[in-house]
Amino acid sequence: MNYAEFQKIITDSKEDVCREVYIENQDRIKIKKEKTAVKNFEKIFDAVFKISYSKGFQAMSMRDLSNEAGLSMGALYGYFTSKEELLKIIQRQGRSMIRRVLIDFTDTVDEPGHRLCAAVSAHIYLSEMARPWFFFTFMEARNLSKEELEAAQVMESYTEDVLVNILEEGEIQGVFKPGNHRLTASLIKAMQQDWYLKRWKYSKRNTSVDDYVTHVLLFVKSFCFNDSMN
Amino acid sequence: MNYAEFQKIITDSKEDVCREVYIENQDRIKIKKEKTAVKNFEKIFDAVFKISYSKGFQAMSMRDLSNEAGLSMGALYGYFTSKEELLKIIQRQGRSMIRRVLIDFTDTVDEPGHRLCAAVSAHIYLSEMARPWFFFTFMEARNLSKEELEAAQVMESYTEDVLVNILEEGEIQGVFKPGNHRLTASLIKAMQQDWYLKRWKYSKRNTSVDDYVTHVLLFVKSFCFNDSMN
DNA sequence: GTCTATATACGGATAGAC
DNA sequence: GTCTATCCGTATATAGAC
Repeated sequence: MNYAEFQKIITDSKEDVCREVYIENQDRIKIKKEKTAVKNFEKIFDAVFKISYSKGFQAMSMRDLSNEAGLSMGALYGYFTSKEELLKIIQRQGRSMIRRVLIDFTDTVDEPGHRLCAAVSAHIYLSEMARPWFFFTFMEARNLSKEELEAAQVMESYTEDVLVNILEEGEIQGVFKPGNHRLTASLIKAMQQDWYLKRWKYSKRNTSVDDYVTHVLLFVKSFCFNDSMN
Repeated sequence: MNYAEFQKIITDSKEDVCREVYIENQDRIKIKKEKTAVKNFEKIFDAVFKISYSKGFQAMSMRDLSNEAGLSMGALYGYFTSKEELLKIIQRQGRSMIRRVLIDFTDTVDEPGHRLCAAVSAHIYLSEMARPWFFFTFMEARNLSKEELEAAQVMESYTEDVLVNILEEGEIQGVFKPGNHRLTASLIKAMQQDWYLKRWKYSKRNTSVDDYVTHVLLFVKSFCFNDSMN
């Protein structure tokens, strides 16, 4: 699968995500018209990602956000009750989206070699699709409340566990070499993360996400597969 | 080489680094007694790294720093003229230390296979030795002035270029496979970085830096070396 | 050299007009 | 639903005593 195919399968639009946010937080949101709320949430989230990308969420003042989103300070507070809550909302919506996508992609293949490639590439494609969120979450992890931080770490562990399970199952089936699968999984995750952490580098070089995935898969396969399978 | 051996070769102490900072910035520092200045710079840097690790440099107030370093607000400003300058000083001293160490480790070996392993492991050992600085610099990159950011990116490119050169030279000598060496170098750097970015994860698992380096080298060698050399 | 006290600006958040 | 004006806490930085 390449990125274009991935995008066709995942149909989540930005609008859908914002509608979900609206519905989930309806009790605390002062705005009653769904259409208005969804439209403005889109503006707000885009603005948060844009400003936070360059200076971080802490350094972003509500006045910055107000300017970038095109809403007054007063209006902003109709959509959330505090800056901290805004951070929470962004975290939750992102996690829920990711869970949805990852579930769609698990257990579609059985053979460990294919499952490994599918798991590795799906995660990179997902991080490409929601790159602002992935970058934001990595960089702002330190600002999260205890609960939110734990939820983020659970996600991290979960995706690593998926890789470890595939590697172990593959070893049993004789497809993969034995080894420290936990550490291998961590290194794979490090490579996946680099794609969204170093956007500036890869953009400058015109490396496409498909180029990147292809190279990561080559790298991973050469290490994990039994020599007889190469 | 393992980490213990690396540490014996690199003798830079924290005190040496602080003395260098003092001498380089002597004109702008109000404190005249070297001994006092060096001692307090040590306290200040430790405090900055500690607080920034948990909440970031922006979120660290000068009052936080004052408490943690055990110096009053007024005293702090005897050592630098603004919070921004403090950031600059930390950047400069770190870069100068790293350059010194990396130069010590280049061109000590000739054979590309060994050079690759030496370059990969030296960088991880260095990041272990100066982990607070590496983590700080990665996370605070967005807060740097244009000049400082460029200097940091030059360092990033330089260390990547070193890897690319080794890979190209090795390909010519028939030791390494052909391939997109630039992309390979980026993936290697991603693995090197994970060691200091995910400290919490590796500490929790009791993964030592030597375990980590060994595994990265296995991974890298399986991909880069010609099959006949395995 | 270091302290306390303070000037000044900017932050998040809200009240009340429209 | 959105705006403007404003409250009030906290930030950086400095002045002046010791």
